[in-house]
Amino acid sequence: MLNYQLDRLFHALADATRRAMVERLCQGPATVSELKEPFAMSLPAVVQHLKVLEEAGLVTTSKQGRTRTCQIEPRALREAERWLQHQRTEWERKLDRLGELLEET
Amino acid sequence: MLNYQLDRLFHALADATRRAMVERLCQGPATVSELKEPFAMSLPAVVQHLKVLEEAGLVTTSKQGRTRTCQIEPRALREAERWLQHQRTEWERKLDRLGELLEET
DNA sequence: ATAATACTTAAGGACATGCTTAACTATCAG
DNA sequence: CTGATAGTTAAGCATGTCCTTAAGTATTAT
Repeated sequence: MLNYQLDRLFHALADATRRAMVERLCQGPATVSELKEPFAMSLPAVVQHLKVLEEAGLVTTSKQGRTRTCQIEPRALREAERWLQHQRTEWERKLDRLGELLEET
Repeated sequence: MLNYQLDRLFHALADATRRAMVERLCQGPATVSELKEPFAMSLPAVVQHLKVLEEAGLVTTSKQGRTRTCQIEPRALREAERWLQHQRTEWERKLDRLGELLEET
């Protein structure tokens, strides 16, 4: 996975509106208007957020008739999780090595 | 945990330079100049990234003499991880319920 | 056919971000 | 004391982000 994908992923999650959309979509699919509903924001704004989520790979959409349905793409969430997990693990390993070193001396 | 903290956290991680700094610091503490070393970037730029990491709670620093030493703050990493984990879990629960529903019918 | 619905496209504006260079301060080494 | 080192402060600039309104298209309902 290239770094710029992580850029997009974390950038997408760095906005409270978009995180709320992700939370909503984790409960099940929704149309654009349904996604808009909790926000005091114009529809174009919502669609722009949606575009950011799609480009991050977090959401997929498909249009049927005049309504667009949005779905979460949990693999993307997992990639972000994995990067964080990896860093934490490295950190804990480092701590363990330090602990061993202290015991030896 | 307030949302704007997650904003800062994810925003801080949305930049490849800053993620590289986090990766470096997960291996152990470093001075500002050591952090700068891999990058073709001015020192002020590095310090600005560092400030973003500090405000996100990802890094703490302390100055001794003329050198500033930077350390990772793994709790912040874990908070981001937790949010992601929670969303994934909700999603998986949702899937399970859906599976049960399909078996019933 | 008409009107309402569900988006979509385009343009623009206020503010944030990620850099730069230049000039500065504080500390340590010789 | 002098100079090198480590970092800081300030200003400025190009570009990106997040929103808006206005005007459009395509689909569905009456």
